[in-house]
Amino acid sequence: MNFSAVITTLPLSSQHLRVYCYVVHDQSVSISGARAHTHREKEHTQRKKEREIFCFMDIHSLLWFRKGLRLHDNPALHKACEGAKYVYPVFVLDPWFLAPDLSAPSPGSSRVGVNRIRFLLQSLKDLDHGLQARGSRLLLLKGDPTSIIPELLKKWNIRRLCFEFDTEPYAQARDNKVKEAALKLGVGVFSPISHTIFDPQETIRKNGGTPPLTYQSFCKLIGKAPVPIGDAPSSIPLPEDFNGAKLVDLPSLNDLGYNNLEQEEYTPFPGGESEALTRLEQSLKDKNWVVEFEKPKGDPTAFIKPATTVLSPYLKFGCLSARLFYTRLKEIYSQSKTYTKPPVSLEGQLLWREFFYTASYGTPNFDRMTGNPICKQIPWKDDDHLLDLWREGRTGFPWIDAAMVQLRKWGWMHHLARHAVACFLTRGDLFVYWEKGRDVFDRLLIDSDWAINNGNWMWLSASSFFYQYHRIYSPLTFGKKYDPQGKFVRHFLPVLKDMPSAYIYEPWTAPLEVQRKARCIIGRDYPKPVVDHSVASKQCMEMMKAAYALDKETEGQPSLEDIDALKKKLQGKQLQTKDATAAGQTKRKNEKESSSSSGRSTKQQRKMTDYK
DNA sequence: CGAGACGTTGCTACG
DNA sequence: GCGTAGCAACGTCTC
Repeated sequence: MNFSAVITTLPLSSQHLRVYCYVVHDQSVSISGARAHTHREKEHTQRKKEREIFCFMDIHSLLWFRKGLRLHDNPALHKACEGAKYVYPVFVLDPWFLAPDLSAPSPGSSRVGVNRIRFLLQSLKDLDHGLQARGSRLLLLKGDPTSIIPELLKKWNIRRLCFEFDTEPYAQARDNKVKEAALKLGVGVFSPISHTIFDPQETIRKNGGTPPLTYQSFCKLIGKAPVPIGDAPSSIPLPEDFNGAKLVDLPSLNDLGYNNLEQEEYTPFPGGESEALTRLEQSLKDKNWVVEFEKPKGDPTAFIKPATTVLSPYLKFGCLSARLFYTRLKEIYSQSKTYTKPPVSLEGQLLWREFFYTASYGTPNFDRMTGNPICKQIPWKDDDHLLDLWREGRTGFPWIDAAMVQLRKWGWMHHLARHAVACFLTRGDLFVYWEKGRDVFDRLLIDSDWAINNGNWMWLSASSFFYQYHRIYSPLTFGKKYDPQGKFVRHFLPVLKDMPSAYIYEPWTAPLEVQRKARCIIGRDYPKPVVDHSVASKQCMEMMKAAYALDKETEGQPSLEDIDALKKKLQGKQLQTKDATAAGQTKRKNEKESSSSSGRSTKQQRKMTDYK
């Protein structure tokens, strides 16, 4: 038989899937995304055709896990099992992500902190358990998946390769390589959308080719959410022989080379689908809490019992299906007379995730300032000293530092704490590149998610989505508002545990006598503040104003010379930040610019097409 | 085209 | 303790 393959789109069990399908003798079945009724018909024909093909052979499916580390609501798994003689469930451990980097500022690889590596290992273990309960197991291999997967396709005589669609550029490059190899071998590739609720490409198409950049317009575009599919088949056929493939055991952290971990406190959130489902049930148990949830009202300093669900790491790895979460929420809302609404509600939180996935999928260079059509060009400082202080929790602002220590130890912070430290590093105080802070989050957060992380850093640095740069979080009063006693600070910064509450957020203002009594001399045991916030924040606002003006003047594409000139101009106005305790006075002058204006939307459209 | 409303989560002062 | 006004003032969307 002569096979060739084409890309097409067809619905499977009402889920829209992007798949590669077999076609016989180039009889491609092309299905336009517009008409659902013809979909169904053609789906039927397609399936019939497939059955005709497959009935002549024993189907071996390879189910490639990357994210989507779950058995519930997993369309790739269902597809792999469909009529298959054998299913090979594979995960490839990529040393690029896992090998210890001793030069890194905290334990972990160069890309991933040890908390997230542990979370992944736990998730894999749980996935293996789930598969074993169905007569299968997780097959682990080590190396570069783009070479390993094609080898396995040959070795195992695979006819069908299934994996969840992934929007990240890194994943796209990886998956395209594997797809290409698979198609050359005549292997059918099925890549359903199940990491997000909605199909980002579909939303972009509905919006006319570019992603919606406001939450409201995004919400208007999305239709009804697809519902989860059922649980995994109760039996998944595992072959007895692996034809010499180099399978490895699930490594421990120790095996990976993380053997001298002397950290005194680890993340309290273990990975895995079982944990995710338990956590989901616990979160949804209190129906009043669910229907009254309003994100901005949460307490970022609550750490014994966090103010949010902390389901984000489970969504990140796909231990929990976003569709399932969404459906469960809707059920609970439907039983209540009143319930909060997006953007602040729990449903709203899931939609934010969708929003950023869509924005990131349709925006070139989404993770950079330069070459990113939606990102304001701002002359951020490239100051590694300031960056180090921030990352290490040594800025001298206890609220900021405690949050950064929580990030390092737990791999998690409350959303508002993330706001506070991100604002502080960028437009609020230190004026350091948002990409630098993004990298730190990306490595350390157990829920670190490429689309959401980059989107939020642009948001917080007022580089995109959000532009009210004069609204700056105070590193002195923001934490105090929620936790006047400073319990959060005392927990994560034990050096300050005996500092009286009156000084806990501004310990440098404590009289020396008080500092002595608290056994914490500022400048010796705990750093002096790196900037005078009242001065620094005003300078930042000025810089933002000038940068916005230049951005507008140059239609979002200032030349390097423009940026340099602006930097020079601004540097003259910056005060010394070294000894901020000796509060300097500001001298400011308002230089007015004559700026030409032009429509932003058309500009963005132009820039978008420039990069295509 | 221009005006006005609005935007997930700012701050301080004041009643 | 909580809600509100004033602060200064961005871009986007709608009418």
